[in-house]
Amino acid sequence: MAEEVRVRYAPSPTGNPHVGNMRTALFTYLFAKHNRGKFLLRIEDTDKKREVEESYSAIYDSLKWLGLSWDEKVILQSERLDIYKEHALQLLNSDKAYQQEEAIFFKTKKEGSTSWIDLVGNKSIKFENRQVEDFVILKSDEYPTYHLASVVDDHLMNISHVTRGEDWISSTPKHIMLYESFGWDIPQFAHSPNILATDRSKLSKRHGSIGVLDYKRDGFLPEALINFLVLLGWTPPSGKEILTLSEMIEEFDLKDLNTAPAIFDVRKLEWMNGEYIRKTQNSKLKTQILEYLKDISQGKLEHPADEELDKVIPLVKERIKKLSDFIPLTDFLWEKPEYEQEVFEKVVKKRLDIVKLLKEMLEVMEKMEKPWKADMFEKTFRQFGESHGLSATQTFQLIRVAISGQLVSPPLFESVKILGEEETLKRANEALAYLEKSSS
RNA sequence: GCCGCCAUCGUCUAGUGGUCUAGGACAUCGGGUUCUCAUCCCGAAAAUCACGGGUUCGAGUCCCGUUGGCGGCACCA
Repeated sequence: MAEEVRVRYAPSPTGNPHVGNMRTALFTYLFAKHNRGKFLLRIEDTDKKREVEESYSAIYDSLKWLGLSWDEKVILQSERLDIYKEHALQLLNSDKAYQQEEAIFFKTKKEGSTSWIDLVGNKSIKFENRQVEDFVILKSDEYPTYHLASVVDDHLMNISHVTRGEDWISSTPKHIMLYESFGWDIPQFAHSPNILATDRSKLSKRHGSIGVLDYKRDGFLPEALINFLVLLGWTPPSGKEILTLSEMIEEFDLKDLNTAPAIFDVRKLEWMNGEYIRKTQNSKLKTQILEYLKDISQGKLEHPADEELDKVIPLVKERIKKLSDFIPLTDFLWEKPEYEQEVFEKVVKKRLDIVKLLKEMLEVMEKMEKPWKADMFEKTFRQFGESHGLSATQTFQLIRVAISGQLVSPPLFESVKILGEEETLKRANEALAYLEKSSS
């Protein structure tokens, strides 16, 4: 029976964790949880030149936002310098390493080959040892390199399976040689394929938002991002496309991972996010939208208020793919619309007709019994349209533009209801005034 | 250049030698519902399974080669 599964996510603090790294972290997390093991976090901050101070909190925030909690205290490599040095010295003293210009180099084996079974794809990967050159394990500033630090820590942390990106495949022989030199058990390795940008190149900053937190800011839900990422390279045996974290844990196995790199297509993410938004309870969606708006307005949010949101959410729920879509769709409700001649003309061709129609509509509205009822409103204006040679679409579009300035909005009657009779009349009047002015 | 990984619709993928004249999802296009936009429903187009050789009665599935993509070859991780 295998020992306890202990795995780790080991980012270096050089910026916001991007979706590729996070997907590897996700796979690692799922593997741990599926096997009732531990998921640990270690930050590899051994290169002070490349370090970005904010990345520490970005790493924590990203993991927390996605719901990937780690099980033990975070390990910071920068606090363990003496441990690495001690191990480097141990190799030096046993003639397995040598010093050159202040740095310590590891002597690699030059004969034979080194191989391992990679859990992703369950395949054997082999390197000829003569291809593996001696490499630095302790730099002249006494900081360890990745190779030494990760091997030492993985051993000391009792890591059972080393999961990381496939760009580490070529250095794995170095790591195996280190384990052997120390006389330690060699963990299992699993290298997951990369995520590529649409042009098949490695995902990088120039492709725009690639950090996990960028997606948060763009209005994506963590559940949707997770779900999208997990499907990049993995299909659950059940074939389900929409699944919760616990369903993923239930079904996950490293051996089912695809070996080919995947391209990140944001359009599918957007679809999935829409699916999640639609199945979210209104009350929960309310707090999510409110929090999102507060976040991006840095707390200076005036509208919508809590009770305004209650009315609006059912109207927008099926119309937004991202939380951020809420803004352009609803801001006319709390901000004065800006009118444009051309927008009106998209509904009715002649400007003079528009003025005339709007005037009459206004009269009808003023005479309508208050409070306005949706069905009354609809009936009245359907009749109005018929008697003026307008289609229902034209009629309602004209009203829509008059009260919102836009051709697209949530359903008209409900929007009018939220605005209220007074505000609706006021806007219709303003629209009319605008048109009369611009046509004179 | 050397070494390694990879290769099914535009994209994510199903497929583990015969049931594949290749299935699903996103995107695209067309239609229906409808006050706009969406949602929802129906339908279409889209992959000679990168190419070439084998093995086999039979290959998308196994083997070899080629091509292409990606990665590594730092006192970065």
